[in-house]
Formats: sequence, C-alpha cells, structure tokens
Amino acid sequence: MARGAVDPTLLTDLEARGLIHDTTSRSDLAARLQAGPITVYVGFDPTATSLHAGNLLPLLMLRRFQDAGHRPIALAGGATGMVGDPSGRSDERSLLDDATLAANLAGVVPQLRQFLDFERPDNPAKLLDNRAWTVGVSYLEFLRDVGKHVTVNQMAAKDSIRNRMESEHGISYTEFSYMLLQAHDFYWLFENEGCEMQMGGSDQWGNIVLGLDLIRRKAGGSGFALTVPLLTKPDGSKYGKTASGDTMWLSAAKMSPYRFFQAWMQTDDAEVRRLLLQLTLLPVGTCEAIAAAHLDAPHLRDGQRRLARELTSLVHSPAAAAGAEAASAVVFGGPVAGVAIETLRMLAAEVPTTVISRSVLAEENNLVPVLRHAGIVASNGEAQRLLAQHGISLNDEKVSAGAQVTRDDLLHERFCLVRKGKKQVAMLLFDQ
RNA sequence: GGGUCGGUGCCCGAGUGGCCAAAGGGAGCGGACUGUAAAUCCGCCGGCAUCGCCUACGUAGGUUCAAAUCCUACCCGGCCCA
Repeated sequence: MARGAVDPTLLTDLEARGLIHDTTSRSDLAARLQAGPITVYVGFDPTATSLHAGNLLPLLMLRRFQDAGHRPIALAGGATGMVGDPSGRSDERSLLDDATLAANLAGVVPQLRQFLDFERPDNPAKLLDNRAWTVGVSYLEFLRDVGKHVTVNQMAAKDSIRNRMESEHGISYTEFSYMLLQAHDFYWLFENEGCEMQMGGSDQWGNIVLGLDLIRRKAGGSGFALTVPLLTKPDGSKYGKTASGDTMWLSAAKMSPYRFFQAWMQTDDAEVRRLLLQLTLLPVGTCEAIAAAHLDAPHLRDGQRRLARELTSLVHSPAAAAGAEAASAVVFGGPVAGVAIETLRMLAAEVPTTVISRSVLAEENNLVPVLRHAGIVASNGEAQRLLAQHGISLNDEKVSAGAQVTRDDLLHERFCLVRKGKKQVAMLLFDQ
C-alpha cells in the first residue's frame, strides 16, 4: 500500500461481515475514509487481569482499520476503570482499588499490544491510558470544562442511564458520571491525537455520541461513531463464556490454548459463518466458502475447526493452535497410537493426569486400583461396572474385567491414555 | 409461646414394624445410534473381600427377635393461632 493510502473497500468489507451496527452519517463516514487515514480509538476498561473473548470483536476492529491504512489507538481505561461503566449492567459495579487496577492494567496492556502493530511506519498503533489526562484534572475544572456542556436531560435520556434509573436499585452518581469521562476522553483524543472516530459495542452508542456532542460544543469539530453488534449466542446470552459458563480469557494463564481452542470447536453450527466473518481476518470470500462447505457436511465440524484454529493462532500463536488441534484430535476420537510425545505432554497438562509408580506394572489385577488412584472411578464397584459395560479403554483398546496395565500399554514408555466412555479422558503418567 | 403438619439416598418423592439399600421420577454414568449437537432405545446408579457383611431414612436415646416405620427428648422447616 502506498504511503498514506487507504483501502477503499474497508467500509463495504465491514458491512459484508456484519460488523456495523450503527454509524453516524454513513455517507460522510464513507467519504472521510476514502479521503485518507483517519485516527480511530476503542476503549478497554481493565476490569480483570485479562481481556476475554467479548473484547475480540472491538479489538479486531482496530486491527482491521490499521490493516486498511488507518491509525488505531487502543485506550486502556486506567481512569474509567476506576468508575465503572453502567452500560449494559443492571447493577452497580464494585469499585476497583489502585492495586487491583494496576494489576489489571499490567495484564491487559500487553494483550492490547499484541493485536496491533506499533512499528508500522505510516500508521503505527498507539496505546494510551486515559489516566494520563484525567488524574490531574480537579473536580471543579471538570465541572466547568466538561459538565457545563452537557445537560442532565441529555444524559438521562440515554438508554444505559434510563434503564438503571428505572430499576429498583437506581444508579450511583459515580456511574452516572462515567459517560462524561468517556466523552471527555474522546474530546481529549480529538484535540491532542487528531482522533476523529470512536468505535465500541452497540451498548456504547450513547456514550460515544455524547463525546461527539462535546467535540462539537467545545472544539467546534465533528467526528464519527461506529458501533459493532454485541455478540450474542443463539440463546441470547453474551459471548465470552463457554457452554459451561467459564469466561473465555485471552490470557494463556487463565485459559489454556487447548481449552480456548475447544471452546470455539463447540460453536453452534448456526454461528459458524457469522463468527468466521466477524472474528477472523480471513477474506470474506474465504469465510463464505468455509461456511458453505460446512453447511454441506456439518458433522465434520470443519467450520468450527477453522474458526478455532484462526482464533487460537491470533490470540496465542500458530504453534499453540496446531498443538491444541493435535491434542483435540486425540481426545475426540483420533487414534492415540503413534502420537508425538509433545502432544501427549500437552494432553497431560489438559486432562486429569495422575503420576503412577512404575512398580504397579508388575502387580496382578492392577487395573481397578489404578483407575481408583487416578480418580477415574469413585469406587471399586464403579470400576467393575464400567469394565463389565465396556466403558473403559486403554489407548483406545476396550478392556474387560481382569485386565492389567502392562509395559505394553505405555506410549513413549511413560504415557497411557484412559478413556471412560467417550467423553472423559485421563492420562496415566508412569514415573521413570 | 400454643396448635398442627413435616424432615427419606445428588434432587424431587413413595413407603407407616419384618418380603427395604428403600417404589417412581429427575439428574448422573455406561452402551447402541451420532457430528465434541439433539432425540431415542438398553443397562447401571451407597460401600466392601458381591449369594454375605457394613453404612444409610433430621439428631440422641429407648421398646422389639426385628424399626425409615412405634416411644421419649432435642434440633430444623411449613402452615394456623397468639
């Protein structure tokens, strides 16, 4: 791409992906994006030590804009994180103390960095913390410089505020003020960074537009707002949680690449196409082709696999994605014989694994005690039952009552994969 | 405080002296089917050294050859009266 040139197809590409929920004047925006690079920002409040899957969509929006030649700013909400955004919330947030906030920022900032390119010569990304321009502002200054330009009527009319005002618990003055802080951020970035556009989830619309008002009144300028659809599952719940209700963290420490990969593998068929379009950087045509192939043979789960692979690569690394995919193949039906030792090691970290003394290999009737020791069964009775029902297999070989674990059952001299039924997998790790 | 009904296995719930480890349902588990989906069907579903023993029906005692079932006290819950 030539210096200063922008990809003219960005807006139509975003539309094709279903990434645009709402914008200020679409024609003005289209014209502005054609005219040249624009600076655009998204704010992320550090409410935890890691971002989660729900943050991917806006994060990737910044990436898409950067890839199209624009300048992205990731804003870490060191200040707003202290107050708490009432949008989309039915109850008051608990306030974070300084130490927690600092820890959260320390976790989130590197994640924000990882999605954007800070070295690109023409349009490097920027990472800013709104605390920098907020912490020194006195309350009186804020009331005079920001509060004066906004009417309470205007604020109370926003959905996010109105919903809470009508709820039985009400809304604190602190959270009520959140949108002023966010509006002020936008204004500050407009003045100091030439930032003309803010993006966010559709629940952010009110807050973003308030920022535009502030820019108009205080600076006589104009900017743009773009909101993305809030990702929701077919059952209406928000994205970012697994089927079992765990948050899908982007941090490997909080959710291993394997489990992250698995969570996407379990995507509903009906969601595959949309998620490929909205959450991957694959070209629209490629997404559509994968989705069409998936529709023809949904049982192969190729759509889910591709989605899981892309996202795990993006969030963790291509190597982590490949490892997770190999481990998944073993857990879900693939043959375990001949699997690389690295894959077995990865599995051992993901499935319940028990270290067993090598000496039991020489013992008679060792299977039941081993199963108990490994926590695969709760009692001898359960072990007998399962064996009688052919519910246990060692390295994919069904075993029956009276079977033994022997040297021949060891993979790479150490590992033995135990299956209980089809869904539960455990690893036996024999010491050296 | 008085009266009354009730507390049963993971949950709901039947059982009112022996045939009760305790009906039935749900959940769970295994098998068949299958797509790491849903539905369906079959089996299992307290523990153990498995034709027997142990533990268990709010808690602690008692009556009895024998109690989840009867008696006493206590604890907890519902409802009614105060």
